[in-house]
Amino acid sequence: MAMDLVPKQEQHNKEKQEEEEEKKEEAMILAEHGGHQAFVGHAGGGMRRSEIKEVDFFSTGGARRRNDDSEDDGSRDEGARGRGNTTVNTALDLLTTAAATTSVNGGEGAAAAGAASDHKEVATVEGELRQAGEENRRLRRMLDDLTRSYSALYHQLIQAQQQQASGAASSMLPTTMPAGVQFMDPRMAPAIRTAAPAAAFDGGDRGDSDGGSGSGGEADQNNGRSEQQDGTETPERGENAAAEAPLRRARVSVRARSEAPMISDGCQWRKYGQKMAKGNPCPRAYYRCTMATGCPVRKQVQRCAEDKAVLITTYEGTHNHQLPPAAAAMAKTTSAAAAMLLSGPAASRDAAGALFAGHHIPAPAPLFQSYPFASAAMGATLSASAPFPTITLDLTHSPLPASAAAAGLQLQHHHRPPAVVPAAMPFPTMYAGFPAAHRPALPPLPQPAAAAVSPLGMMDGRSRAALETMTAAITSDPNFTTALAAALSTIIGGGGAGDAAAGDGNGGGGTEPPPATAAAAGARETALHALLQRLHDSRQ
DNA sequence: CGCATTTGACCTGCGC
DNA sequence: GCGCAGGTCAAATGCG
Repeated sequence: MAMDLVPKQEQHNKEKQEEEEEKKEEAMILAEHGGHQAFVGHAGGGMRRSEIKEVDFFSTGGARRRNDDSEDDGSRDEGARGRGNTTVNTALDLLTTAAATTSVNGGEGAAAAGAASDHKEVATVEGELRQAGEENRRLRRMLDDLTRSYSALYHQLIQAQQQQASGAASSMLPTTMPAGVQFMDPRMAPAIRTAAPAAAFDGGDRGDSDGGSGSGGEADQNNGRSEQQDGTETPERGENAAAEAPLRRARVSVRARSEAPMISDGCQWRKYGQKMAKGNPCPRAYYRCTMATGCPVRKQVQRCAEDKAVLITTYEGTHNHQLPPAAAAMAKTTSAAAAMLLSGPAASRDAAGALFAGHHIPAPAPLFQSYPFASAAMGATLSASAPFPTITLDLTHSPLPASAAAAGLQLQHHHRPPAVVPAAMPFPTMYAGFPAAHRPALPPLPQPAAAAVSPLGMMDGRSRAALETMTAAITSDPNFTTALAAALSTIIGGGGAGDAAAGDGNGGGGTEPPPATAAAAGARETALHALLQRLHDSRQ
């Protein structure tokens, strides 16, 4: 019996070894295709990684997402592994012991019966193990197929784009540019290239550069201003200055209906200025985060010129302190959006923002570019109002065409007013929650081509995981959830309460809405996810 | 008195 | 160089 078991254990170990190798291979695949590998904690060099760090200002969420990815790519596979290993190991150990005992005791009847039973159990376990192994391989094949499909599609996109852009668009960045080296603002590139370890948006990072005075703002200059306020300069601040600069300048604008003067996002803010902005009768208020001394995060609050019921809150920078859960949720959401923006293909270097802070900013007409990366689970508007790239999460959406709405899962690419097309285009959510730099540098995509691609249909496991992450981030915040739920209900059911609810949800202002219970949040998340899933399925 | 807000001045970048 | 606009500073003011 022991003789039988030994080879089996060897076999098991061999399988285990194979699984380890498979794990490694999977990691490599992910590294090649998804760019996920350097998500957190990797200190590798190279521009791609640099950018990864740059955008990794929600590392916590990122880490979680990473896990989600694993689970998604092979959740059952992982689970099977775990179960298989544990069970088999235990069984084998026990059997080994039993066998030894049997041998020592000279084969008592009871022991023999037990051994027979154990043998049966081993057989069962082996069967399970084989099944797990097969499933593992099957999942791996699926993953390979997906990655292959993605690569093929990606190359097609590149080719299509190159053909389209061959005539003009000399200003576009090369589509062969590796992910993570394309920036909205060329000035960002140097800073990001020398990026220090990422600053986590929701705590643990070292927000440093302050400045952001709107001037081309070199990091050290910004830092200098920050030092004026802080009075001190820590080495970390100096080191991270370059890394922080782009994050500081990447902006996330949230549009929500609210009567309150300011949405409540869980943070403490101090107003430090107010200014009349051109083209908007409503003043723009400037706030600075006061939850920690020297926190570089600022936000601008302004009412939309077109619709005064819409409050536009623009966040800039990363917190250098821990955040309360509600604020962390918001931070995750906005940082994910900012990450999306920062890693956006070349983007916004030329793409200009028509919509920022609720007013139009006249500027030279840019090339129209659309980018096939995702939006959050809400209308997301990319813009690059000079000199800051900005992404707007619009929670005030009115009903959208079913095809485009996708429950708000569309990315609107607004461009400066002179640009003819204020395109609202559905596009893949597949990268929505991804750490920015881990997405492949998808090329600017001509709109027809973009429209031809089924966004959600392209979703693979990681995309789903990303979506889940975004969903979780959004739904974990009562304010956002309410607004989002309202938006979704408006879109899907044509319900009239959407806007009002959104306004209420976001218009915390002085009166914070009662915190949602975990169960309620979970239910919302589940519902939202089910909805997204349904939309996804319907698109396939 | 301490803290937050207000508000005019100032700085910087950009376009003409 | 000048004017404009965005952004920030800091003294003045208000409030609990």
